[in-house]
Amino acid sequence: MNPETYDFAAIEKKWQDTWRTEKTFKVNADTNLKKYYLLEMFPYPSGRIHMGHVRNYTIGDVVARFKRMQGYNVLHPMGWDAFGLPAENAAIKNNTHPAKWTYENIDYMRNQLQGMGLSYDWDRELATCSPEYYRWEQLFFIKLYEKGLVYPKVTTVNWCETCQTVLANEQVIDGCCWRCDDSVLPREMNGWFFKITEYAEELLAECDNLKGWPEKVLTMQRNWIGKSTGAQIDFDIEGHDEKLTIFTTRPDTIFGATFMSVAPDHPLIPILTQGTAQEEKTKEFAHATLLEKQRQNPDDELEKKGVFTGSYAINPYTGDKLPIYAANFVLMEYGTGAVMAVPAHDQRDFEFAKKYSIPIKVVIQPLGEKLESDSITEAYEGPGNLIDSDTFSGLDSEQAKSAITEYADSHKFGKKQTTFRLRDWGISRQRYWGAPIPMIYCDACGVQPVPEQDLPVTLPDNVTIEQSGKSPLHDLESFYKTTCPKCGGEGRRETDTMDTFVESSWYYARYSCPDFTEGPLDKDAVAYWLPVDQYIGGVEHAILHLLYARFFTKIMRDLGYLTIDEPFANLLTQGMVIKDGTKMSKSKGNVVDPDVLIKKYGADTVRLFSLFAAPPERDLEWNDKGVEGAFRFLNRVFRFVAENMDILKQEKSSVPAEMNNAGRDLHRKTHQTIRKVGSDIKGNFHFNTAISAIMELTNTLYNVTGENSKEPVDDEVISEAVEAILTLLSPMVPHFCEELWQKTGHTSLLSFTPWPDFDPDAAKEDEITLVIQVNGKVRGRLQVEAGCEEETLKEMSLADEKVQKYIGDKDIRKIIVVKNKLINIVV
RNA sequence: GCGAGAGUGGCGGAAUUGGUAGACGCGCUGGUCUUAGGAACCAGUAUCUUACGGUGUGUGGGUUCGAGUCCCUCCUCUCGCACCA
Repeated sequence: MNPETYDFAAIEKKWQDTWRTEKTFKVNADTNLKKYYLLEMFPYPSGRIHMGHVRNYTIGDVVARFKRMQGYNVLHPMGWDAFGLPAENAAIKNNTHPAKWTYENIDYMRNQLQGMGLSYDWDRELATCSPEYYRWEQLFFIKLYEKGLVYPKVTTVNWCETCQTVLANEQVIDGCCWRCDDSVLPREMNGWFFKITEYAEELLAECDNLKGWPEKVLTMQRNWIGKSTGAQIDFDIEGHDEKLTIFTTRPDTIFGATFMSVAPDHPLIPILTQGTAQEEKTKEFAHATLLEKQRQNPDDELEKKGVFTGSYAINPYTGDKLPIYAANFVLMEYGTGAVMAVPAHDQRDFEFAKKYSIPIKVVIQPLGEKLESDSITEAYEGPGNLIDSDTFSGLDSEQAKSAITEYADSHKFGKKQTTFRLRDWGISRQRYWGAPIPMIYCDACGVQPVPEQDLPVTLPDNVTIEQSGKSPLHDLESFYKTTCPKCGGEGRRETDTMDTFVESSWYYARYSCPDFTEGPLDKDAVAYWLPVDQYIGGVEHAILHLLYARFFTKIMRDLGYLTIDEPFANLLTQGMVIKDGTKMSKSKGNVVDPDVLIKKYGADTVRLFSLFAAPPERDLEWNDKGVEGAFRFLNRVFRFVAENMDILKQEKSSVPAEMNNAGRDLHRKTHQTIRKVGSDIKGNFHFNTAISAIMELTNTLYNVTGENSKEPVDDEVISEAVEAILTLLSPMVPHFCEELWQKTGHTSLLSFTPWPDFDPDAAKEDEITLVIQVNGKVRGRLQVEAGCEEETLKEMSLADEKVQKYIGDKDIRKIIVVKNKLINIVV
């Protein structure tokens, strides 16, 4: 027995130190080498890493190491999504400064990540809160402003009077502030917007080209963008010069319109109701609706309500007078904020019409049915043929859509129209810990961008974050007081900061040249490294982050910094880490601390288990006993190597041409394992099955060399198997393998050793178990040589005793032979 | 409600193109060694049956020589969107 045991702590420290001091994983652009850019979503420096990070970064590291062994020049960077609200909350709670808190967290977490043995090029590390980073973001902002892709707009926001701050929707709980519990009020506020809608069409169309993305994510993006085609039609308003413009996807139903609904905050309402008895009523209604929407639980549907504005619109096709209602289910943000209501063919309109006793008129008849206006119990929203629609009667709905739209177009009261659900991206945040928006307000010249040479507008650090949560920038004269770049007069800086999603929208590109000082991106570096070949992160970012990053890529392209259209060629969305069937959370008390595990078992074991327990895209159920199993396996491999050190340390030579059975079995298994591990990683990143294959090889190794083995196996075959195990396992448990690689006499790093090829001849089975079925049921088995003749197989199976029993005296109808697998006798 | 995905032992999970269901691991049972072992190793472990054999991949049907896999019905769960005109 060899007394040496697996001292993971010493091994891991040794290799981590080596990798760090030697900068083993530092890379440079080299056009002679094929590149591979592997990126995991960078973390918010919240304080400590959690199991989700462990899983995400382990998966990424395996791929990075695998690609490196395949000879790629691998860019694998790490950094920090360092701006954000938690830093401000922590600053209040601990009476510290957001910057101090953030940078301390970064230091701590960097240590944790290094303790996992992740193969990053740490020279490319970046933190988005540093002016060297966000200055380029400010430059983008100005350039986009000049192109008209950034604009200011007044919108309604959630305002907490006590905290003097704007709240995001998710910070409003039951209509109250999450921090102080006071009620939240709507308030009009000026904010800056990125014109992402300008790119809606391209963002949608490119979804079809993202072959390396999960269909689920693409579906979510498509839905989010929400393109719908239809028509925009102007309705005259009785007694007014203004027109009421609506958007509809069902122009074919226009002859069935019996009223109009508009959003409670539609700009025409005050004009329509001015001086009438309805004026107060609609105002009240608008206010009540707004409050109700804020308070309502998003799960339950709001009852449809409305109030008559007192005015009528004229249907341009029929001349009918249609009462205009303000309705709570019509959204000002979508379309034109006004719709024609066709109760017979729209469920919402149907419910509304029933409630307020408005007529219902069927104009679409589905095939083989007859709908009656007075007897239908719900709207019919499907296709059909038009009735009671003047000259359009008889057309089917599809034909009618274009015919009716064309009519509107030629008579100048409407046109074909495409509407998107996607809205422009509001990026103003009334917060301190973010990138300052580089704009200046001047009473004489209006709003002016900060001149390029004055960038960056740095975030002042001589501030205290107040309990209220109010941004100190608003009152910090030394920050906001400035001169107007145009007239030189007194100016006031914008004191809002940018949404932190802006930083994470382009960090992937900056990694290619993190120290570049001439501009945001170095053209050569970007040309070599981009796009990201494989991006890995949680599915919770399927919409916002990924959509913004795609948008930013197109913006940077159109500003001339890039030539790619899409940032991430392949996307892997890994599942959550759960325990006891639910997400880990402090309140449930089921949180597993990676530090504790690493201390107890070592990083390699933790990595191994998180890869083994489930395929990456699925949720991973954490199991402490399972971790022990992973640890046991590594010990098993370690012990074999230690016990056979004299064999393994010998000068390497190739396997002998003639082998005994045990040797051939091991040799075959070795090559089958190489084949399987390679294809499992390449195919779907199914590390769990790759690991199980390596476990099988290890079991075989013990079996053929153990006490029960009948014949001794050649040293070369054992060496070959052990080398295969170490090589195949090395992307997953790098310290462990590197150490044993060195111990067995190798002088070069395993990390850069070429990934092994398998020998197809060696992997081929020479004897197979043929299954004999009678009427589809397994009745016998035969050991035969691979590639045996069909006729011989048939004869052999029919001769089988057990098979004979089942055939008896029945007629043999058919015999099906599946090569090297089975034979089915049908009687 | 709409959209997407998933239902396999006690558990996590395996099963090219339809071709031996349950690989690998956890747990459990028995054993070996040991002062002891919650260490290590060996054997077993879907289920019913004494056995022969039967039954089994959420439900019910279908296609097929053969279905976890393909088609239809229903059920359950997860995720996303949710008055988007």
